[in-house]
Amino acid sequence: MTENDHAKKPYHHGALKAALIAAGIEILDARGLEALSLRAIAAHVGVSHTAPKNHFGSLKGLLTAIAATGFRRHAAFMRQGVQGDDPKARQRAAMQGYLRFAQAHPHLFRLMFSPAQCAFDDPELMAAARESYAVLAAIAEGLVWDKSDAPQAGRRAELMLWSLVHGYALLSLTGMAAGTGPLLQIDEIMPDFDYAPRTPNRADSTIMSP
Amino acid sequence: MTENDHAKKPYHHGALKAALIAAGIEILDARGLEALSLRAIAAHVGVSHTAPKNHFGSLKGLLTAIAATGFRRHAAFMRQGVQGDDPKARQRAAMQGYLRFAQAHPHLFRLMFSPAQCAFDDPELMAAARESYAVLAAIAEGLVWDKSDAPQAGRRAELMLWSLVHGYALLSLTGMAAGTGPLLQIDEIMPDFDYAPRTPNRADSTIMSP
DNA sequence: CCTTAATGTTTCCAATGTAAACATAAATAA
DNA sequence: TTATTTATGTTTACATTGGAAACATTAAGG
Repeated sequence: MTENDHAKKPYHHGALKAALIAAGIEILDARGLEALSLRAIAAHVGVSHTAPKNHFGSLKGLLTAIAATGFRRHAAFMRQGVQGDDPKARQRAAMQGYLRFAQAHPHLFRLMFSPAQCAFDDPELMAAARESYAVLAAIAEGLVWDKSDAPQAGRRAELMLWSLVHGYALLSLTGMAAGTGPLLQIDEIMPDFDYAPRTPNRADSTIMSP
Repeated sequence: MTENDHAKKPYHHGALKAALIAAGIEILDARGLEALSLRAIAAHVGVSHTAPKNHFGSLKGLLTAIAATGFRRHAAFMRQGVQGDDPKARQRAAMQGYLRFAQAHPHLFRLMFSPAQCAFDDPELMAAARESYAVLAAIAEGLVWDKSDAPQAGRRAELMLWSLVHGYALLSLTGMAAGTGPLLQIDEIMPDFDYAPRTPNRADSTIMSP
């Protein structure tokens, strides 16, 4: 119990901002995007439906904050299994983390890439997305393929890996990648890219876009 | 002019179903998904906002029909540049067509893969999506990669190509693939897959999923 | 010619996001 | 301490949306 047992709700929530984001993710996971209304989120927390405006401005602002939280968790999912020195094993772990997150939070995952619902120019969302992208960029480092000598080879490799896993995640969630058996096994569709034996000093290519 | 100049609007439209779909795509291209309301579509055609119900049941039904039309056009875009016997050139043309459609009709493209808005169990939509997928499946035929000997190798190759181009299309539209220069050049991120010199008789693998 | 079905309209309603005015509490300055 | 300002929520009102129900108009078929 917080406070005493008389349980008079305090007029001020205290941590409404975080509570609204948490409630939003709960609703999203449980009932999908269509159930994620401003009023539903507010009711879930126990405040009036106009209270979120003080913290997020509008529904879009709240959804943007939810998406930012999603990106941070997404990055954590990817980092989770990445360990050891074998670049292929690290790649596989990161990719699996990408898909595991999409599977665990399908609606949140979709929201995170929906410019119609989120403000992609929001600094917090951009930072969170960069955090997530940084994991993939690190994984792509040293990847050897037919465009390894082209200009922007690093960026291209990052984009290729990202496109592959992102496309597969979305197609799987949409139900269009069915037929290959159990969903979301990255090995099914990931080519066996090679890695350079020793990574030269390339400290760049960890930032999203300038 | 249709009819005489007195221009009494006929009570019945005559081809309302097609007109609503066309109006929906126009609004989608011009003002995006957020502007695509039942009332806006109906007003654009000049009927009451409940008229679509007779033909599509609900907004979701209308959006589903719009998406189906989108898939047919999408397939046409992919087929357009595919010619000749060089499998790599054919692949490149189909991929470019995929991206050209996404670029030409970004909101329609998004709608086509949005299970929140479209009824993916609709037979017409399924057929249209299959038509589009069949082009990619044909392109993947004979592709040689490190999983060419695995079971379901055909399906896997199709899915890999689809994931790559689909992911890249979406990331580009979302503005997340920026920084590599001009958008939507498939060569930037497409590995140079090889093809078997002569295609053995494999008449299957042109259907989406059973 | 009459009946029936198809196609649209009018009217009404519940849900939603937003704005404006107001209420309460916390922070800050005197 | 006391007064004032700011932050945080509530209440009320409103425009927009999708959908339901009842009705109107036309086409089809006996």
